[in-house]
Amino acid sequence: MTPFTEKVVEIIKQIPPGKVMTYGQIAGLAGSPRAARQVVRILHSMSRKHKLPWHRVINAKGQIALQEEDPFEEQRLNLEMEGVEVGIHGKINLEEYRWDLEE
DNA sequence: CCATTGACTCGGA
DNA sequence: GTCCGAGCCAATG
Repeated sequence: MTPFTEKVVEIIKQIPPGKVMTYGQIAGLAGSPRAARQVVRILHSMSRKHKLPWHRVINAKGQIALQEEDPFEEQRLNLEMEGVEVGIHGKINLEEYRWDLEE
């Protein structure tokens, strides 16, 4: 486990229910604003073995990044269950639900 | 070391 | 608004 990865995981684990964060935002807090893609990779790796609220992580457009075919629906339901309103295209109001505070 | 991989992001057409 | 190309970064084989 590298420091960067650990940081990312910690951040994700700390996202409160009903809130979401963008990949870029997480990468920034972890120390590398441009490493959004790395965050994605970590999510894949970690979500397999660890329980992470990966469904609270979305892209900068404020939408669920998954394709309709993937576990898109699952993530969508998880979010709505936590109080996050998800639009027809997985659209989420970042102004409303983006989590800015750390820890 | 080099090449590949990712649920990304940004800017321009 | 949408689509596309280029940039970006760290982990992996």
